[in-house]
Amino acid sequence: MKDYDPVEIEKKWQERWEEEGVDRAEVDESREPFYLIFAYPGVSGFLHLGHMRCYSYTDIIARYKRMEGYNVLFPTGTHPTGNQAYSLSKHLQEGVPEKIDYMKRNGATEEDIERVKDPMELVTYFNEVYIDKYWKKFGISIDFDYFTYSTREDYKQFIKWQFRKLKERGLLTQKDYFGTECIECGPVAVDPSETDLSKGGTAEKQEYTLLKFEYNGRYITAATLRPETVFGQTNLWVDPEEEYLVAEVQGEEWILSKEAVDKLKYQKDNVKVVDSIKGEEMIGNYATAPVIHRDIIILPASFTDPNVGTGIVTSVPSDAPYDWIALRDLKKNHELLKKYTLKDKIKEVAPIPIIESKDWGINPAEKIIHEMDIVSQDDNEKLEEATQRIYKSGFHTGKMLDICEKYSGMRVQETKELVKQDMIEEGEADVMYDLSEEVICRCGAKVVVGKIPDQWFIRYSDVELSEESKRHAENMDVKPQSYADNLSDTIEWFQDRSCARRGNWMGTEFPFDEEWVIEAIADSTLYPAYYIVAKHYNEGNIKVENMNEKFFDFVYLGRGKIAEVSEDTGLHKETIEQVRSDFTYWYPLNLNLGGKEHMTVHFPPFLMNHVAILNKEDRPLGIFVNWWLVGKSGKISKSKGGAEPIPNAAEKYGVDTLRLFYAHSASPFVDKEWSEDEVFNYRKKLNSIWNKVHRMKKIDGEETSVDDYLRSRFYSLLKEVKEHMDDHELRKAASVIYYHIPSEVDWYFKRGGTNGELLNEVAVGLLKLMVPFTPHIVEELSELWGLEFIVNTRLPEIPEDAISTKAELEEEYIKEVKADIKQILEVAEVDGEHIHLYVSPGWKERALTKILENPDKGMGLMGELTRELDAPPKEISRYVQQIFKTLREKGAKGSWSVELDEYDILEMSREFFEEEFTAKVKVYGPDDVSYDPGSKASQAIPRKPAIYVE
RNA sequence: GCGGGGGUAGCCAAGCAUGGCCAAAGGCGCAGGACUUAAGAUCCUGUCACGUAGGUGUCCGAGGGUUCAAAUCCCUUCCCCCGCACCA
Repeated sequence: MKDYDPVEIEKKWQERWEEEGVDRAEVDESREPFYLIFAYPGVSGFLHLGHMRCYSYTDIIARYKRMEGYNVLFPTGTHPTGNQAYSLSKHLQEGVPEKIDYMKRNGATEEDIERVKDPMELVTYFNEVYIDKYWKKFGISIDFDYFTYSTREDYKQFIKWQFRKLKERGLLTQKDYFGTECIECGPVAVDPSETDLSKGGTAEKQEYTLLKFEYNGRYITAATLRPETVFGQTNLWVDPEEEYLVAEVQGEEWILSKEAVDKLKYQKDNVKVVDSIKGEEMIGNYATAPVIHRDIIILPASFTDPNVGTGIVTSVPSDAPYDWIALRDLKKNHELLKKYTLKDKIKEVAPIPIIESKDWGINPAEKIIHEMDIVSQDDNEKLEEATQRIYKSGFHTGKMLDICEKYSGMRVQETKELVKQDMIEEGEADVMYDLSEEVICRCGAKVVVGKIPDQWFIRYSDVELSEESKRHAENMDVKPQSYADNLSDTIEWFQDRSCARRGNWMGTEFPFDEEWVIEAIADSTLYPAYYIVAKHYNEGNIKVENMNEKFFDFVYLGRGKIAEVSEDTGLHKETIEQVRSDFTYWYPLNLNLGGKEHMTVHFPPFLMNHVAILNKEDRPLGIFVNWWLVGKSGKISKSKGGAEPIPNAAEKYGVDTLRLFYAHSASPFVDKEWSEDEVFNYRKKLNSIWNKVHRMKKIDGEETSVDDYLRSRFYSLLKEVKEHMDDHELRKAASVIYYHIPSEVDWYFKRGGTNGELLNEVAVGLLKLMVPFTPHIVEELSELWGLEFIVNTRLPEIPEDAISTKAELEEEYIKEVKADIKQILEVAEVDGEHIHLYVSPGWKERALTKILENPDKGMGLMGELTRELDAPPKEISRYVQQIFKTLREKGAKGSWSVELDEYDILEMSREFFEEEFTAKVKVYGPDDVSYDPGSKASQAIPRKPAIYVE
């Protein structure tokens, strides 16, 4: 026997599969198709072992479906759209040392690096890496004849068609959008995983209501997150030391901090600075507050921050702890009051109650400051917490008090949005966006929220589309259940989504406005439909210029007359009809697999675009979401590194080992922490199966008494595997295949099983079940039987008479007796050289039958039983009670439901017990009490023989 | 805030839908043994407590309840994690 050498085996079989073309998918009308994909990767750099988890799951399902007899289509592509590939290429051009190091670490040569400074070359380079070093290396059974990627010209034709169809359905629209952008580089995502940020990835975009206070023909502006509190305004807070600017905005003059002007410039047109004004100049004066139209006083404060909002704060001391404490401090600060001659004026400034909440009543700020014992306005941490607590309780349980004009009595929740809208309509307020913390681009410039005028959107908010999609989602096969329960809500929540950008991005030119490039989510929704066409493009049957609107209309929608389409596209009728019939054969898509990050990003628009564009019968049927592989300190990520290159890992651990690790170490639906020790453990597991299968091949003996058991168990477990696989419960299936079945084989050997024919049958059956998970080792092992390309075979059928409950229960019985003997030997202080087994007397068996037939009669059976049975009534009574107790506690034991000849079974396995316990074993028949020094025989009951050890 | 997922033995992790052979799979770790002299071995055995006879007690975040029977169902409560949009 050779040793198990994964590296050699995996290379060998991957080559042979490729030669043989076992992954090829051709239309075959006689077979049912099964079409599945995984969410193709964005071309962003090297992938890691986390990605391989999803690809492995997809492959396991693909291979299993093939072995079930389906004609499986499993294509893939890549997705370079967006700026990730582009910016990596740019960084290499610039010679950024970390990026060069990153390339080298992952096996790129100097020539490679030189080459990929051209973004298009970078895409080609990574396509090769993904295909050769990842997918092929992992034995993923993809048919690469269908390969395509989203920046190829043919793919772009498809995307343009898709957008024409969206427009046709009225699903495209234009409106202003406020998005995050670097002031140097343009749009950038603010996201913790974003590689183009050097700071502030966790920042949130916030929408402030910008309140306008009339002041000498100008407006002092103050930003707030709580517009509903305007009714409680008592004063403004201004930093006397700060130099504020006067800016012309929308024909008005606004007073605000320099920093705020800088931000506003990106959000409003023609913002011009016309003047400046020192904070202290305003102190003690009055400005007219919005909504309440009262003149409120401007007071000095030091806690205002020019970076937050406008640098000027409106004060609501009743509800804002900061304001309350600042006001109190100021009232005590005689020096300051004197300096600005506020002594008399400030007396009038007092909190005005506006909201009543369940927890805090009215004037919550004052109450919470006392309760939390906050003494200083510099105690930021406590004040922040206090603000949060009040806000939370106010938002949910608060009601507006009577002074709040038309909003009196309304809930805070509703008032908030309403007040804001009303003020904006009246021209008393505006909207300003800001980030919750400072965000800096990789280039060193600031990231701001900027206005993008006339941004294109896909109208996912469309009611009809949402409803249709939701209805379809209800009937899809979605795993896991938690996501299935959620998908409809996610679709409902899914709002209009911007679908194009300007700037340096790779992607398809927007067909209605060439300045725009379609962005990455929007061009990756309908693509499974395109693989089928891509194959024809790859084979040269169709060219880019043939792929016009009529062509796709015909192929995807069955629209148009073939003669016209042929003329319009310049393609032969047969070609077009061939593409169309391929599409109708393979579509709809059966399963789309992707990581959990896609739950609210890719899957909803994937589904909705299908619903919006394709015919009803072509809507996708299933979604499978897998969770992540994580490192010790969180997600394994491209940006943070942390994982070794995939090809190295493949050789270090073995591909089959890794695949088994993915499949078995955790449910697909939880995050799994990477653990090298665990991976090696799976290597050992495969090693032990390797050895076991060799042993099974070698042993070639006669039939034995345990054959029925092994055969029955094997097929019972096979049935279980099928059930699990039908539910995509990969882990449970793997658990049966790699643990339960081998342990049944072990038991068979232990019990003296030697039947060569049966062992061959079970071994080959086991190998077939292993194919989807660990195909390489299986091919190698199946050579022992002279089988070639076992991956192309069908799963074993379950022979009609193979499953025998009786055979299984007999062994179960032996296991129980064995466990009982063992326990006794552990506890009892005896030598244990002789073991006596007493089968329960005949009358107990008969009584049991009677009881099981009349389970409701209870002790009422006693009379009947004493009459019929030849045993002392006292013993019968005790026994019957015992049986009822067991029935009540544990239900009808399985072995009670069939007849077993216990004496026979024990006698047949006497040798086994003798070997197990190195003891002499004697079995006594039902009414044989010829030797019973321990007086144990009477304890025997059916399926539980009495035991005496000495 | 909105939406979702969890808390199971030293650790990781099944089970929970459909209550009952559940003291609770599997793995890791730990302990003991076998085998060999090398391998990241392999194979047994044990790993809640007590117990001179196959038993008993306690146990699945905490507290209550339903039931003949609860890790599983219901209520209350504490704690942890994730997604929220132009980011693939």
